[in-house]
Amino acid sequence: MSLKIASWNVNSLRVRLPHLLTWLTQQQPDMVALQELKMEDKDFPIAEISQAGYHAVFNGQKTYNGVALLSKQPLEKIEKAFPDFMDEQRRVLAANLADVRIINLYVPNGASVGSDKYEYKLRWLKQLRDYLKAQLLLYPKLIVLGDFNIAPEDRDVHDSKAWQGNVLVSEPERIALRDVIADGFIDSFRLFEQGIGHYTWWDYRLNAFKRDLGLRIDHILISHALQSSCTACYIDKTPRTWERPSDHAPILAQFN
DNA sequence: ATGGCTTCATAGTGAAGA
Repeated sequence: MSLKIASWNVNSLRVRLPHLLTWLTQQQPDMVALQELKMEDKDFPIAEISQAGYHAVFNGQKTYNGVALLSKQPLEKIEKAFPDFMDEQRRVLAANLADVRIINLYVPNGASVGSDKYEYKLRWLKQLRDYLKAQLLLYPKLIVLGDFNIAPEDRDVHDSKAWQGNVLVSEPERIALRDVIADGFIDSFRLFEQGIGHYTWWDYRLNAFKRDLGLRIDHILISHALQSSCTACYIDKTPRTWERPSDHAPILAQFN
């Protein structure tokens, strides 16, 4: 049995629905984690997604944030927040797909180092670590994917000197991500590719995509129990070339 | 150069994203 999964920050599902439907038809993933829906649950395009052949669960919010999981097979044991962490912002969506636990994340952006939003990002990442430790005990086969808003290392940044100390690359953020990974995960992309120049996000401004000025901030983490069955992880830059694109490209992983 | 581009919101001196 093979499994093809993906993560994509669509930056408004309302605007990007045509892109998503085209992409689903072309790629036929078994499961997709979406971030930044920017819509309430009542506006979720259930009919279109269903027409494309996918079940959907979603955790939406007006204007900001919002996450969804689309799957060809039904999803079970849905969870929409970290336990014991009061948060208005809809950034978490977990579900079981057969014997694999999937956790979809939209990690806070952090605005700028030292800001209130940055402190919130670090608090949120601490909650994430506690949550994932507990989830690993319940579900050894665990996939944690989404927009992490952290470039793990300098090789994940087009100009690490210019970005040094900035939000998305600052040391406290990187340490928080390293701590999460050290508790029992692998960055699946780095199982297959060690080089520089692989990005999932390019700023809308300054012609950043054409100049390939990007960051690798969207990730698919897998628990150790899944490592031997993971056969690929790659970024699909094609939708970033389309008219009126999301600023993020999808990242995919395959398992046998 | 605190800009630049896009989205959602409102009709702002805009806010937020990354």
